[in-house]
Amino acid sequence: MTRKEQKEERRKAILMTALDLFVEKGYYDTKITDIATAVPMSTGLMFHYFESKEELLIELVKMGAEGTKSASAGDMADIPADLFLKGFLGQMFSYAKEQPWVFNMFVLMGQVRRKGMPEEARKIAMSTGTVESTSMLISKGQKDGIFKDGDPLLLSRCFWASVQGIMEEMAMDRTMAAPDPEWIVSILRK
Amino acid sequence: MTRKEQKEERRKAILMTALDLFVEKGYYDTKITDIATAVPMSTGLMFHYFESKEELLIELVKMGAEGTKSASAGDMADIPADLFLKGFLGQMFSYAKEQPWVFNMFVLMGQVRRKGMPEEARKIAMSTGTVESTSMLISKGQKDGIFKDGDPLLLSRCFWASVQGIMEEMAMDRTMAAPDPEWIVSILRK
DNA sequence: GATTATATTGAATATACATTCAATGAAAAT
DNA sequence: ATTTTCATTGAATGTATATTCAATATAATC
Repeated sequence: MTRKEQKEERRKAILMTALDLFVEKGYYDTKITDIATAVPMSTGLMFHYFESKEELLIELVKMGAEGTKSASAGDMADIPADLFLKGFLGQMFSYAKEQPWVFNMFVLMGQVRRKGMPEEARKIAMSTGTVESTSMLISKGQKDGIFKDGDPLLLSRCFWASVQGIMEEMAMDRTMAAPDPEWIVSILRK
Repeated sequence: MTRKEQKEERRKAILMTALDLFVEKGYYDTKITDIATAVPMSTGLMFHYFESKEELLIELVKMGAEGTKSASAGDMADIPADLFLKGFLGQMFSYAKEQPWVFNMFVLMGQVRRKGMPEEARKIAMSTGTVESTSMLISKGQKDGIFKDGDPLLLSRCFWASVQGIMEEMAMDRTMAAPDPEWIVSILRK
């Protein structure tokens, strides 16, 4: 393995550790030292791999934004809107156990969108357009008569805010059972 | 007005300002100086009124816990569970404009429950038992055939997590329209 | 009006961390 | 084998910010 590959590996290890901790304790309460200890590695070495703590967060959020984009690309084309959303939630909830990093990434993206988070990371996290594209999906569902009437954008924001809230609850208590995706899709259903 | 009363007034002013800022920017990102500037008052004087920033948070959370207790006391007795919850949400959403502090307090209580927040405040915020008492309400609703089957406690956690998510969204964007409370109660409805 | 208690200020201090750095070890290139 | 490059460490530095403090103003009490 070349040095470059090694370095890439190590960077990934740091990123995954940081992701865990950011979701577990929040960005501000996670100290560089905490990440270094968990990796494990000396504090100073962290800065050999990442310019700063914020840079680390930005890289994570970029990964998250990338993932979100590719996920929402073509997939939602044909199947009914309610099934699509149920499928998405079901998968995300099962990731909570099987592939926590996917789940964590989702939770982090939501957290970084909040005021008070580093501005650059925040912008990237908000650039994914998830709410907007779901609102189109909701419009479609409304025409098909399966979703409630009401401003689709507002419905979409509420839907995702609920999802965010529930995923944070699950992140906080890993023993919590996953809810039935239908419960949350009910928000939209007529 | 006696000095004691004056002091009490001033403390309240500080508490309300801090509440605004904690919800607006988050606890850690709100500096004592920010609060002092907003009140306004000198930074040093803050410590004449409150021992520490954490003490300030604790006092807020105590107020919130107190309010929660009295709100949930007798009120929920007779009316159907769904109406009770809809009424609660409707009121909370309208407070977002009319009496922001009530709304903010609710949002803060949710935020403080998260890991990484000061431990003492967190304990108090978690002691309110809202989730538990709502789960009883949900059991009742299930018996009456208006709510979904499923673990009432889990339903309650999901319900409140959704509410929390939506309220944080509203707190983040004060121009956001309030959702129809029925949307959220739909999570529970059969 | 003099004295005492409280409110207020802004600068000084303490602390917690992010970040830098000089030194050392290990691997790669020559 | 020597040199060069990169990895690694732990201690030093810098910075942000909570907290303290000495000094001053204002209000209450006598």
